[in-house]
Amino acid sequence: MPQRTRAPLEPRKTPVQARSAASVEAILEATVQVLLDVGKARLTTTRVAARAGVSVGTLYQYFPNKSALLQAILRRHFDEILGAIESVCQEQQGKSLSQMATALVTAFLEAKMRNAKTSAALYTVSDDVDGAKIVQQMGSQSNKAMVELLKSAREPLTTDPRVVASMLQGAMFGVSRRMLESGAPEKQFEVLRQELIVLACAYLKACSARSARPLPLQHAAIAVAD
Amino acid sequence: MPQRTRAPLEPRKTPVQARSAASVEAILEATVQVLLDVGKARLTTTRVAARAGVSVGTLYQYFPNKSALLQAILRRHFDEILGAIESVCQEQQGKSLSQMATALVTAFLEAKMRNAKTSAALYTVSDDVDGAKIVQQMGSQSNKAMVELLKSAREPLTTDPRVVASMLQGAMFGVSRRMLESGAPEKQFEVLRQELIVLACAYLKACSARSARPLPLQHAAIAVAD
DNA sequence: GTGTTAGATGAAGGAAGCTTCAGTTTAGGA
DNA sequence: TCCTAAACTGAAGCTTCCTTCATCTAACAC
Repeated sequence: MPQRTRAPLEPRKTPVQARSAASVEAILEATVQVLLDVGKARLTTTRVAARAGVSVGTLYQYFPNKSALLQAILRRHFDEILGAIESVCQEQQGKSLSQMATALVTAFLEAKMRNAKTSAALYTVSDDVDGAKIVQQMGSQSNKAMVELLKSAREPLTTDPRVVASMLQGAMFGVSRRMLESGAPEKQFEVLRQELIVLACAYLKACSARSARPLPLQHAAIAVAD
Repeated sequence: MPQRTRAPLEPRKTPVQARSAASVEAILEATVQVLLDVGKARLTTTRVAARAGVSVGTLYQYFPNKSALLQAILRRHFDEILGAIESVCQEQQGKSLSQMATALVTAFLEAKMRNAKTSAALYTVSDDVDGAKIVQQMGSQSNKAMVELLKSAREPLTTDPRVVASMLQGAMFGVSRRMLESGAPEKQFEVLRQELIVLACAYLKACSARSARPLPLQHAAIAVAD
């Protein structure tokens, strides 16, 4: 019936009955919970299965190995964030740079902090699992969205929008990561949100106010091609 | 059930003879090399020992376990970067904000990129090993240095310097990390350095130009206490 | 009701690699 | 030179945990 592209990390079976879909969902959810409860080091497939209320065998029916399981929850998380970014980028087309900066930062942080604990826990996982690749894919996509947004701004940018988008992303990820890893995100949240907006606005203003400098810009355009 | 790491992270033996000091050095160096060669997943204590030209037993004479070994190379790397930050912060006392921003960004990136490959490889290790704690300690120290620097600036800041320092750090780390993980740092390096300077200058200018707003600042001061 | 397929089970196989320790070698002082 | 402590060795023990598969149960079609 369903003909999926058979990539290495795909589930072994494609769920056709209702119960199996439920199992998959339960397994993914259990993975996150176990990660939060006992940490990456003690996250075992058996433990995840137990938490999900299924047996290990069932787990291995839908995930070829432990790594694929972890990748799945990573993807899930980043898809959420990417979605948030992409929708603000849609909404804010044609607005002013400062409006864009505010909306972007707010949406990003909102998505990231909705489950702050989970976000932080996933950092610890991402390196085992080719997390870099997933993050990069996602970064590349969100870059595209941000470039489109920036090109539509009322004030024209004098810097390659790809560079600008990379910088904004770097700053947003960096600051939020620092906050998450510092342990007490709630307290700092509002201050850093405000400040990140100030930073983004100031930077974007600088990028639109600078006089055009043909050569360096040309360079930039080539260097940061995604 | 939980096999707790029992011993502190100190070496078991303190080297007293010359050859043992040489062994320790060789082991640390070998660890980095093995990490670069075969990656974290295939980095085993035996392999490290072999590369260092000693036996596993010798390795375990100076490092209580694998984790301590990895922590040691992490610390080494971050100490370098911290050193670079602290010395620019010394040098730049009393200068203008834009001079500070330029010097800070330049020194940070220079230190980080001197061994770009190693930096990137260490990211993959840091999560296994309480890397967060090490990074935080280091972040806290560099924050102090940056706060002192900012307080000495010719233009007075109207924002809590601790907040400003946190933001700058977040941005610098975030952007450089993105660059390192993107795989081709060399090409992007110069562009991103320039742009990071623009960003830092723009942000600092915004922080000195803003009219003082008593209440939010008070908040900030409390929230970001290290 | 009965046959067929999807889904679930979990004990056991097996690989991997960290860590130990009993024994050996080396360095340096007396 | 001889002795003692430091340094080194590496095979083997041990633990952990991933993954499989022969077997069983539930769902659906006719």
